[in-house]
Amino acid sequence: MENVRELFQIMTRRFGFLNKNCCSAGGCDISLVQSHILYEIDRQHQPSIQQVAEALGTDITTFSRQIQSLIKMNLVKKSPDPNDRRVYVLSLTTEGKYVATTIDQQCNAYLAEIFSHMNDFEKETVIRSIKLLNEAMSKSSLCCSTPIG
Amino acid sequence: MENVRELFQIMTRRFGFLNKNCCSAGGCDISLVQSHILYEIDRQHQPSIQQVAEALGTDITTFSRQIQSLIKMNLVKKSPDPNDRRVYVLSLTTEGKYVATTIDQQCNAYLAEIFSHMNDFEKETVIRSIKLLNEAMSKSSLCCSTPIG
DNA sequence: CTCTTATACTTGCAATTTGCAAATAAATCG
DNA sequence: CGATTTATTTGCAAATTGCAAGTATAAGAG
Repeated sequence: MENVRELFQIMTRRFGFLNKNCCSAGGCDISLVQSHILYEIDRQHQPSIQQVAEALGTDITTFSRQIQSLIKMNLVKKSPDPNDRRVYVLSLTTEGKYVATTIDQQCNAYLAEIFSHMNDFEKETVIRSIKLLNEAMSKSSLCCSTPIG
Repeated sequence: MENVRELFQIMTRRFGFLNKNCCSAGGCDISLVQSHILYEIDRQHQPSIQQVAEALGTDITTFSRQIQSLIKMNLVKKSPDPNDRRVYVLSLTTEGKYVATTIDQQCNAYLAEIFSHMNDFEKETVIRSIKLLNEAMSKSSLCCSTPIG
């Protein structure tokens, strides 16, 4: 088998660049990390701080401060969980939702451009492959989860 | 088309975790960034500092200091380029080569474990798909290159 | 050849980001 | 109720970052 890691490494690096290129929306520049946070809050349903931190594999203290920044920027809202008063539930503000959506559209536009270099069959194959990969990775609890988790 | 970005985002995040889990070799712990640098120096043939920095999309001043750390750790060697005395050529020390190789093996072992959840056909399809993706991404100069480059 | 410009790399900051240890606050368990 | 666990926040101190400015070499113009 050829060097599979090489293939992954190059691909994820390129996708990382793509993400970095999609970090502003309507005059609002955010960092790559912040973009990931907005994405994850948007994806999960009213997640707690802990949940998002774990999903992204960041230290929770670091994450707590990142959230504080995003709240100051008026992109994220933090509401106390009525069921457990230790917990704060995160959600996007209208502005945050707008930024997240815009970034998502930019990313998807870039991806569409990438796929335009393939025919329909190749494109379908690639998308199906990534789904397969994600399933396989989720089955493998050995790795691919947070470093210390 | 479903949300393709979602698929990519999850996959690359997981692969990022995998990489983070592969950051030590024989008692030598390095950071994720340092692991990427070793990987890239190993991959390129006697690259200059500039070349590696560009490949990884890091600011060159930051990168210069990262290299200094790796030299102190005795993992990287910096030799003046005889053809152009402004340039320093990077290479791995024996120890650096050992660390890079060990990390590479760990990553590939994890990947093999992931692929063990698939049959041979699926596995071949996935690998071929990633190659396709890499080709398509390299054709697309729109994105996927360094943010400011 | 000299002067200007361009290139490769390094250093001086200053801001940001990081994570560990410890603190607070609330839930849960015995 | 007291002890333990869990969720989040703060106090640091270290590491990482990037811009601006510096050094050193190369290349091009006159």
